[in-house]
Amino acid sequence: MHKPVPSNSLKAACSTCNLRKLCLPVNLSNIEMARLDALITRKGVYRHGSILYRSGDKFQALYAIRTGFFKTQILNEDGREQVTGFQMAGEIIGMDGISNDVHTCDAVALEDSEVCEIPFSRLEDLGRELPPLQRHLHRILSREIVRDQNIMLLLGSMRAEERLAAFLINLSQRFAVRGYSPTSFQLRMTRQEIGSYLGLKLETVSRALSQLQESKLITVRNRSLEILCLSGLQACMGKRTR
Amino acid sequence: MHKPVPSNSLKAACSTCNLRKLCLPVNLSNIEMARLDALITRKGVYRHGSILYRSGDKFQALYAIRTGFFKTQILNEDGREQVTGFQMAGEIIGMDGISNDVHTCDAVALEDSEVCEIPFSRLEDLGRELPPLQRHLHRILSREIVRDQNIMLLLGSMRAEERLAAFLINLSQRFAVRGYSPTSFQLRMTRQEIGSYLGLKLETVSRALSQLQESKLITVRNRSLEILCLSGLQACMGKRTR
DNA sequence: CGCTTTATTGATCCTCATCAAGGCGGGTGG
DNA sequence: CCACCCGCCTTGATGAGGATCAATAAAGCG
Repeated sequence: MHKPVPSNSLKAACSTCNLRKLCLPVNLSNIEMARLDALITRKGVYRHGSILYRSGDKFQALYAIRTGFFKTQILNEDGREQVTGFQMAGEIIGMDGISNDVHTCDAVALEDSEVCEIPFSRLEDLGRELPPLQRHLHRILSREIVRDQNIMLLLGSMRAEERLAAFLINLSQRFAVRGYSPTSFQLRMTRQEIGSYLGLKLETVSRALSQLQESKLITVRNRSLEILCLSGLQACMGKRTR
Repeated sequence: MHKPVPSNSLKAACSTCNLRKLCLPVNLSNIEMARLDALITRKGVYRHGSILYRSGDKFQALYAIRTGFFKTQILNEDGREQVTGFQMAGEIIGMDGISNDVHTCDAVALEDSEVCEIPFSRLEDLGRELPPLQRHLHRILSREIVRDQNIMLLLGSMRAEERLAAFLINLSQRFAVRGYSPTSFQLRMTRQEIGSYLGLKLETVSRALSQLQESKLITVRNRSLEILCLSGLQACMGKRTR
């Protein structure tokens, strides 16, 4: 679709943004932090629809999202896709590639986004010198495992409306951490993509959103979403048939 | 339920078993391997039904399964469980705990099992000295991420019979790697547990198994399972409604 | 040997997928 | 600037797959 726009500055890209706080809340001295910064380069801007990496690409680096929004998806043999996650500024993607040095999913920009590249073998090298950095990498990897297992819980045991509620609460919390409104935000993805992520069809997503609106828990119009009653959403997420 | 039986020998437990080959196919010298072995202690025998760790327990170590079979499960607030995985000899569990130093799931023995304990901070220490070990740890963590994402694909887009087929194929491959028959084995878990793992009810699991048997792809009687036609199972797994 | 747990199978119901039609909106070209 | 088009979304009607409820059988265990 679009080509990434190369960045002019290729070094020390991340020390001035909120990236460090979000991705790397590590106790490091200034000198140590500078060494970490030296690893990280701006990879450039990815326009809406462009691809950061594809399944099958050789794995060489993790990517930190500086600004913007991505989705990751697996394509199965029959050509259908499963969205495995939505990633926003301050999150790290590409960890699937470590296991076999090959990426196992696609990462696609859902809006114009800036990305920093962290060469993985150099990160490992530095991790050996800086224990807090090493520890932090392990936490990030583990956090991804926990996240995925919670989605398994969602997919395995929740009904459509509960899944939507859980999804919106999760988005809300992540926006809040980044200083954005937790109650009013834009959805960056289509109903189809939400559906793929939640194991539902787009019509079901649309209906569930309408129903949450009917219940006065949210208002939704196209991609604009407002949460009217967070506790109501949480209750909705928790409710089971029995 | 049952208490773990303490082991007499608490050191150098793993150098003589097939654990190293399966968990730790790392290029290390004998001396280096000895240092790794020195970390690892036999934690003992866990009887069928006993708990290796529970959600909320402080995280301190990874566990390598020497022999036996475990399940891991998340308990959600309403008390219902989602099985997140089945682990067999040579696999590592406990990685969910790294992110916040607290385990987020329960690990329960599905048969009498022997477990080795790998204190995590000491493993990190040693990883800093032995790059191949560090790299291997990262691969293990990443492999868990990839595994979980494939389950998301299964839960999000497959129908009951396909899920069962995928599950059986996966078990078959893992038994094969361990030198057991890939076509004839015992299921170590109940229909209920399979169902929880696959996002289905136990009756649906039972029916799907009966149907696979009807199609001459497997024979199943209680926990004994035989795969009659692997390629047929694979075809079954791949088929979609459209 | 009797009790409890686990598994199978049938009948019915409900949720969500599917199919279909129409509306809204944003972008493009005349 | 407007008309048109295409992608995205909503809503309705219908049907299928799996959940639920129920009864029975079989197996494991004390």
